[in-house]
Amino acid sequence: MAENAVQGGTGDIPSGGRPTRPDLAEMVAPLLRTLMAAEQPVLDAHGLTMWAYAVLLHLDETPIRTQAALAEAIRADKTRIIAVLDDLESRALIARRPDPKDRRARLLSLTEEGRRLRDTVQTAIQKGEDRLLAQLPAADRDGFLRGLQALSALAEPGAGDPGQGTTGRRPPPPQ
Amino acid sequence: MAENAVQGGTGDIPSGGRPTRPDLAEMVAPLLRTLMAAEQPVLDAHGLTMWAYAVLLHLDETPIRTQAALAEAIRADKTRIIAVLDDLESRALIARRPDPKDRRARLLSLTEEGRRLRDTVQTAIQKGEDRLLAQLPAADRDGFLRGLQALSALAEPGAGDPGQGTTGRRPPPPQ
DNA sequence: GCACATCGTAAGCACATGCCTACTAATCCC
DNA sequence: GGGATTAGTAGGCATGTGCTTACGATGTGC
Repeated sequence: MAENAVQGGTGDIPSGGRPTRPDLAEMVAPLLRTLMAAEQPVLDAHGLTMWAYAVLLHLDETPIRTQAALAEAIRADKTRIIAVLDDLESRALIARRPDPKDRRARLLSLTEEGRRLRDTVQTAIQKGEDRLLAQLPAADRDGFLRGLQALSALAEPGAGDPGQGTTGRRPPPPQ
Repeated sequence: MAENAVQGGTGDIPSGGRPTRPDLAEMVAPLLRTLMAAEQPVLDAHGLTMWAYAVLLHLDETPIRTQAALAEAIRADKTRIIAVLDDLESRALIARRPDPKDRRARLLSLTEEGRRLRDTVQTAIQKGEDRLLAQLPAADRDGFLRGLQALSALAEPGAGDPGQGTTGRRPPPPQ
C-alpha cells in the first residue's frame, strides 16, 4: 500500500545507516527557484520587484505601524526597503503617513489601487502555481499544502527558536 | 471532513475573486530559510560550505565526467565551483583525475573519506529535518514529502520548460 | 530642560553571485 | 598538419545583499 511512499518519516533512518530520502533543502531549493521564475514575468508585467510584491502582500494582511516592523515581517533590511516604499508610494500603491500618535513612525497602508494590483498579480501568480499543483494527485496535493503551510509557519518571526534574531548572513542556495 | 483543509486546489479561485491561500513561494521561501539555517551549524562543524555539501551530494549519486556538468547539476557557476573543488580535493574528499579518454576533462569522484563525511553530515541534517517533519500529522507528512519530491523534480535541469537555460539573474527571495 | 532612546533616512563597506573575457591544454574535423 | 572547438582556469565587472555608521526628527524619562 505505502510501498512506493517517500521514505523519510521520523525514525526511518537507523543510526549509522544511509539516508533514504533527499534532504528537504535539496528539494525545496529548486522548487523555490521554479516558483520564483514563474512569478517573475508576472511581476515584470506590472513593474513590481519581488520586494515590492512582498510589501503589497504583507501590508494587506495586517496594518503595519512602522517600516521596521514591515521590514522584519518580510525579512528585508530596514534600510533597503526604503527605496521600495518610495517607489510604491510614488505610484500611489501604498500610503505612508506620519503616525499622529508618534510622528516618528509612518503608518503604512495599501491604497485601493494597491489592493487592486495586489489582487491581480496574486491571482495570476496562483493561477500558474495551480498548474503546477495540478500535476499532483489530489491526496498528495492536499497533504502537501497542509504540510507546507504548517512548516512555513514555524519559520515566521516570533515562532520556533527565539533569540536567534537576524544573526548571520544569507547562505548560498544549495543545488 | 475536509472542512479545515487548506484551500487551494486547482480551480478553487473563481475568476476575479480573491485568492484563498498564501502564494506557494511565500510559504516555500521561509521554509527554505529554516532548513538552511538548520543545516548551517552542521556544515560549519565539518568545515563545509553549502556549495561543497552540494558537490558531495551530487557527486555520490551519479558519476560526473566534467566539472561543467557538475556545476550545472548543482546550479552553480562553472568558474565559481573551482575553488570549492580545489578545497575538497586538498582535503582528500573528492578525487579529480584527467579523463584518460579525453584529458581535457576531469573525472570527479568521491573518495572513501568523502563518502563517509557526506553520510555523517547528511544523517545529521536529516535528523534535524525529521524533528521538523515530526510536527506534521503522519498523513500530511507523507503527502508533503511525495508532493515536494514530485514538484522539485519539475525543476531539475532537463525537465519542464526546455530552452530557458541560464537566462536571467537570481531574483531576491520574497518574504 | 536635558540626556537618552527610537524611527526613518542616507551612505558606505564587505562579500557572494552571475556573467563575461582571456588564456592554456587538449581534442576534433577537414 | 592546421584551424575550430571544448574543458578547465584566472581575473574582472556589475549587481544585490546584510551590516554598520551617521544624522535629523521625534518621543520618553529624569
